[in-house]
This record gives sequence, structure tokens and C-alpha cells, in this order.
Amino acid sequence: MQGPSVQWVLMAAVRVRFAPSPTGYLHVGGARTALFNWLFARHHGGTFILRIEDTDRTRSTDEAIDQIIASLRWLGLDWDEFYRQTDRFAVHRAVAEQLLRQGAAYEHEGAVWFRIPKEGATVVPDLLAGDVRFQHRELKDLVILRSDGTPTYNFACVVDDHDMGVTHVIRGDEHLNNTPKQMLIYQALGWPTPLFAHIPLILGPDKSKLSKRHGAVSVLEYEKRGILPEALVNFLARLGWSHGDQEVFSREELIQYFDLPDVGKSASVFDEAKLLWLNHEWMKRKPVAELAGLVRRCLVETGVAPAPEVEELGAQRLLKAVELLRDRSKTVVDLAHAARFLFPGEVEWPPGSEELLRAELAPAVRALAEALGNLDNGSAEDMEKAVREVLARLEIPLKLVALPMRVIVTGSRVGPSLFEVLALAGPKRVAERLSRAAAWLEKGAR
RNA sequence: GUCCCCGUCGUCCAGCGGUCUAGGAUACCGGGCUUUCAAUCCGGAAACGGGGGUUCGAAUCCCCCCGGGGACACCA
Repeated sequence: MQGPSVQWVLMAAVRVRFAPSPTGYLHVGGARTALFNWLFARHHGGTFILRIEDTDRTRSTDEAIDQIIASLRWLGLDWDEFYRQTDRFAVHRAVAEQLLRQGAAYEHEGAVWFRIPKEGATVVPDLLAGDVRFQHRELKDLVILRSDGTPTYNFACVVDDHDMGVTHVIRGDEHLNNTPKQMLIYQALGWPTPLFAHIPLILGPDKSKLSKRHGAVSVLEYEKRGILPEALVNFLARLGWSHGDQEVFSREELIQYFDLPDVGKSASVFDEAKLLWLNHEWMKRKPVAELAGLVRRCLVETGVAPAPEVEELGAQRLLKAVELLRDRSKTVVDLAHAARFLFPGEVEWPPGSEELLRAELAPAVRALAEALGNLDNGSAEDMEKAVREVLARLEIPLKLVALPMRVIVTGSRVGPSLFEVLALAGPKRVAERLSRAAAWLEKGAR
């Protein structure tokens, strides 16, 4: 008599929940648990519940709740119902009373303990791990109500999952050991047990459970680093779940394909390199205008350029820059930094540029500065024409000056087509930087 | 230590008894294209933890070992 029959469950509407404890930011492990629950609910047309497990009042904070909510919103995981466990203490106490009256629980040192049978075993019919047997003698009686009257996790969880009609408990593997205790409580109360699916953990590069010491693990941290939510969702989904050989999934595809049988059983290592690759993929797929919006904000936030300068740049030019730069940027932050040369002020030459910027380049650079400065609004084509004319006159091959020019104008040896870059920076800025460099070269460089 | 889970390229996955000379992705290496870097295209190196079974046949099923991880709170 363990829970509802399979038939009944298949017919019932799916109800799942994500139940974080607000003791810190939402990390990627929790985010994936939330994502799997959310996808499962959306795939089956069910309900996704967000329940804040704040029974430990000493460790729970409102800031953490805000952070978790902000993280889920950013990821695009919307919930249909919301609860806070602390709002339900009265219910928890009433159920504890009932257990007490039944003799299934007893008081000791002010706390209420649930009694675990001495004999026998409980089998957890896990959807992923299969039947897992726990001998009762391995389990210890557990506190369900602390001496201050607040409920503990294993108890509140059972009461709430039952009251909220949760059909599938999808949670991290670290909870598998708690499950027999929870099942025993369900049984003592005469309640049907939900279905359980314990998903494997996410590990750090050292193969231990992912934690702060592995570096960036907070969801919001990834946002700050210029990761797209589409990419993080895609990446997290592929950690432990797959659909054939497909790697890139839109949110819609994920909802369409996701289901529990395709979830693996082994823990997986969080691989930043692959996240970055996926991020790049999503940067390429995102509508330019949307990406440009993110870049605009990032430009200011990362201090690449103050807001007025970004405004002055204009939407068209920003769009064009994003279009050209996104192919060579892994993150939005990367892109913003690569766009530095679009703004006023000097650009810093990369180390080792002295070898590139040799004094004999001075006449050419001077000539180019003058020619390009005379253009009033150069397109890439105009720029190219002007540059080639000057070089033809001086009989200097483009190859000789292309890299130096690029460095002088952008402060980088790499980037989009030289002429596109010149057009993007604009004749005025190009001329300024070239003549400054020419002066420096004329003084004999160094 | 006890209990539980897991074990295919460095990493993420495919594989669900024969079609596997083990496939894809990423990362890495080499090449093409290009004024550079990307993008893109071509190519390369790279794995079934070990040992027993079962079977005509095992990466796929069973057992043992080894290895990794998780849980052992009046935390969740």
C-alpha cells in the first residue's frame, strides 16, 4: 500500500513543486531542479508550484527569497502557485497533534518525535533509481516539531506536499535517504504517497557536489557575466537529460521533448566551456535588436561607456556593431568590451604592439589619417575606397598596414573586417586615433 | 565507519543483446577560407573501470571487486 496506483496517477493532472530553502542565492544545482520540475509540469500541462521552505527561521532571509524569485524570473520559470511554509505552521502543528494522539509520535525534551518502526523495511519506488530498499533499523526516530514548536523539513514537506496535491516529487539525489522517513509519515497519516524521482547531482570540476568554492554558481552571477537565460536553461537541461544527439534546444522544444524517462542516473560535471559555447550559439540565434538591448545595458554596467555616450552612439550603429561583434563573443560582456573602440577616448594598445607599430609606418598612417578625416560619414565601402587609394599612391600593400591600423583604431589585433571596423568607429574617431599614432610614430615610436 | 546512489572519449550525452571497426557535442590538435580573430568547412587524437558468469552473441543482463559521489542534525 505505497501511494496511489499508477493508473490513478496517470489520469490525474500533474502537480509538481520546487521547494528551495531561502538560506542563500539560487545556485545552478537548484536551478536545474526547478527547471526539471517546470519542464515536467509544462510538458504535461500540469501545475508548477513554488514553495519556500523557510521553517528554519534562523537561517532563512527575505533577501534570499527575493534572490530566488529574481533568479527564477530571469530563467523564465514561472510558477502557478506560491506558498511559504511559515504561513502553514498551524497546519503542521495540527497534524503533529494528530500523530501524537495516534501514538505515532511522542514528546521528548520539548520536541515531538516521529517513531520509526524497529522492524521491517520501506521500499522507495523511485522513478529513476528503481526500487530502493531501506531497513528500518538503519533509520532513526526524527524530530518533526522542534522544541520551539516549528516543524522540521521532513515533516513539513510531507504535510505540504499532501495538502498541495503534489503528484510527483522531483528533487535532488541528496534527498533519496530522506524519502523512506517521509513515506513512513505518509503511511502513519493514511495518506497516499506521491511519485518520487531523485535526479542526479551536479558536480564541480573536482567531482564533488557543486558549491561556492567551485567559483560562480549563483544563477544571477551568470547573468552578470553576460550569459543568456536561453543558454543557461539549455545547458542545465542537457545536464542529465537528452533527446537523441540534439544539443541546442529552444524553450519550446524543451517543453515538447522533456520527460522523466530521458533523465539519466549519473551525476554530471558542470562544464563552463560548454556553457560558453551554448551561450555563443544563443547569441547568434537571438534577434539582434534584443541582443543589442542587453548589450546597451551591459556597456554601462561594466563601465565600458557612460550612458550618455551609449545614447549618442545611436540605435543603428549599436545594432550594426552587435551584428558584427557577436560572432566573436562568447558572452554579452565580451561583446561589450569588444565594442570599446566605438566610444570616445583613447584605446589602449595591447602588449607587444611596439613591434607592430614601427616608425617607418609614420607617413602612411599620417596620409591615412588625413584622407579618412576628410570623409564625412564613411560607409565600409567609402572607407575601403579611401584606404586603398592612399595605399596605391604610396605603393604600400594593404597587408602591411591592416593590422597596425586595426590596433590603432580598436586597441585590438582581432575583430571584424577592417573596413567595417573603420566605418563603425566613424571617420572622425578614426582620424583622431590615426593622427595621434602618426605623431607618436614620427617622434620615432617607443 | 554505516546506509544509499552512480560508473561509455578530459567533459556533457547517444547506445536500452546482434546494424558498435562504439555515434554526436564540447574542449584540444592540424588544414581550407580570410587583412586579423571569429564564424564556417574538412581532418585528427580521445572512452565501454576490473574480474567472473548468463548467452550462439554483451557497452547493453547477473554477481563480486575497485573507483567516485551523496546521506547519516531540534539544516533543508
